[in-house]
Amino acid sequence: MKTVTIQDIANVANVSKSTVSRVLNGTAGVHPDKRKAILAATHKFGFQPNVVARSLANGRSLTIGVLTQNIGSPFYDAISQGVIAGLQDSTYSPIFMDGQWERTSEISAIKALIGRRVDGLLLIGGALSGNDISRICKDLPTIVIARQVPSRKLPCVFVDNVDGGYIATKYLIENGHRKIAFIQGLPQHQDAIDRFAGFCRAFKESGIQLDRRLVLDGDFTAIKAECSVNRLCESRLKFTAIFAANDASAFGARLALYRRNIGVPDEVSIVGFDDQMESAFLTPPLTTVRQPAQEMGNLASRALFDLLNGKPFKSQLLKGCLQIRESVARLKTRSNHRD
Amino acid sequence: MKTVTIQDIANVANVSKSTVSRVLNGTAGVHPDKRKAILAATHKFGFQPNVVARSLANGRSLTIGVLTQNIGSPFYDAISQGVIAGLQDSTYSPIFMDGQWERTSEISAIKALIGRRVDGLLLIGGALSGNDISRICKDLPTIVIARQVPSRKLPCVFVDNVDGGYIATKYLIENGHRKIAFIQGLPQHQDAIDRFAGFCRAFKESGIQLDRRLVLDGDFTAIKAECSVNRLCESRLKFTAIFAANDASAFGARLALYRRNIGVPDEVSIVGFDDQMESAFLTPPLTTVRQPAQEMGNLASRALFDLLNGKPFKSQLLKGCLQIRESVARLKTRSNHRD
DNA sequence: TTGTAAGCGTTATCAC
DNA sequence: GTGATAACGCTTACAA
Repeated sequence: MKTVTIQDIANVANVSKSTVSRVLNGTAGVHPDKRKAILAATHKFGFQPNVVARSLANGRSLTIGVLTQNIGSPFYDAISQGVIAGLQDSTYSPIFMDGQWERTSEISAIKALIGRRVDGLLLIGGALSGNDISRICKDLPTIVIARQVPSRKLPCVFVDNVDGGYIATKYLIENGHRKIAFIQGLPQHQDAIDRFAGFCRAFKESGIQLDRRLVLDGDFTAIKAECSVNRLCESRLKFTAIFAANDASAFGARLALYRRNIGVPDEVSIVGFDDQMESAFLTPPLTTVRQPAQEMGNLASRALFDLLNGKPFKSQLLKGCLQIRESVARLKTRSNHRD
Repeated sequence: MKTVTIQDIANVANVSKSTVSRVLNGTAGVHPDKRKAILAATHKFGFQPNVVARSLANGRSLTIGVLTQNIGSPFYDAISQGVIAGLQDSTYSPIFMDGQWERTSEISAIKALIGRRVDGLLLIGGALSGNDISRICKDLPTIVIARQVPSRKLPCVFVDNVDGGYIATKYLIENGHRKIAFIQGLPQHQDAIDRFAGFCRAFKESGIQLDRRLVLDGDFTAIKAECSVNRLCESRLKFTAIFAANDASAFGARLALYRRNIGVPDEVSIVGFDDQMESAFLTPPLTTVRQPAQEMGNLASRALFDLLNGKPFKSQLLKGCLQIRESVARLKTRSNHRD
């Protein structure tokens, strides 16, 4: 069965294919009768314009390249979902390539995307430098999501991780906590570094001495956090609260405490970072810094859409906000935590 | 800056563009010297073949259409990730459209995908009938994921939900439980129906009477499950275990019990379905039926790849397997559950 | 308003 | 082996 083309419906409607193209795209006025005939033929054949040919002809592929990072994190998954949703009602479709959070891999992924003549690029996280990006993406409209790339020209949509770390820690301090453990994220990861910076700032601002021994190893996974908290408990260092660099780590911490029969929040309070879906159903429900992941993807894709239509867009710094639930308790004056 | 084409590098290498095409695709032998010159020019210009033009010329877009359903479920997200990963090292790229688990929306999404001349289709879940699919996808290689479409011709990759429901329930029964509540999934959802069928089968097989009052409303969300379990507790009906149609529902159930100070698993046991990442870190770690979500996406995309290369593929029924953790306890002879 | 014809960047079919 | 040249299906000047 031959695929039906614009020419076929032109024949049936007794017009030239230019005219068909015109009604299909609304590029110019066409006599109502002919338009009607064309539309009729279009329906009759169930005609689907060949986007590939169209792209080749006018240079726009109506495709957005999305660079993802397969790290199986609910946060990044939500961003991708947001991107898909944001593009859903536009004529653009997202095409995905994975960068594996690894420079060379990301570069070749972007090149592949460019080979497909995407009209714009959405880069979710990743390890590329601002220079890398500007060099590779040249004049392709590009928006970076979930990461701030220090470059005057690159629009980014990201949350203020320093601030997020700060408000979480401050909340614990306000609740009387002084001996607060911090579960770090991946060592080199900027988000992790920033959240820790926020943690430190809150301490400094409150004039409280930060105990370095309470800064624990982490890598954003629950299992690693569980190990670290286990070790902390065995060290017999005093602590009354834990701030985890992400919710997954908070889950790990929670489990470690559970195993040792340490009550949350009675004996130890916990704050996380992300507010992933499950966090509201932890026992007790987790107090955490909410990152609007899906909204970020959505926002970025719409912004790229604007960019493609010539409207300007400048970086957008979102603030995380503290979701207060039940995993933090005010420290009792005579602390009853284990020592 | 003009984009460099195959013609440009042909000029530099002093050959015709046909020859360039030949070395780029390895379609025919080319004199080593010329080949070298062509490759050199290619690198010099940083030439990226235009996939769009290539597709138009040879009829293959090297693109796989993926129909997703934006339901923000970790299970479906993991499938998408698996698809991306599975295609990562092939020449194919996935392009995503959302069907919103709604027939007409899915149809137009697939049509859009076809308009983009995708070489194959991956349908994740969804509401389309087998007839719908065969009609719309015609002779486009198609694989359905996470759903069995009863049609001789449609290859599917899915897990046996009836069996999953059965083994979970049987496990509870073997542990002495008789009064087992079931939290249903979305009423019309086939997975939900199947898991319930498995639940019933286990009862029947054991000759135990199923108490219909213990079959609770659900919709695969934690919040709904929490409400249902709350209501159950207030009803003062006896129950010693809960089987939730998915992990999210199990989380909701867990929280409801936590609020009423009902111990898990001491007083009530819980089994979930999915084994999403967080489940291993619930307190206590959740015993659940593991669905290999990512593997399914991976498997399906590779299978589609085979299909495109002419190799046959027949439906693959995967079995879920019970991840035994700590949310189930053997029922004490003198039951100490609340009555 | 409409048709003709020239691209868009490749691949594929021929000859040589 | 290699080079013309004709597709591929559409858009878009340019004419009429």
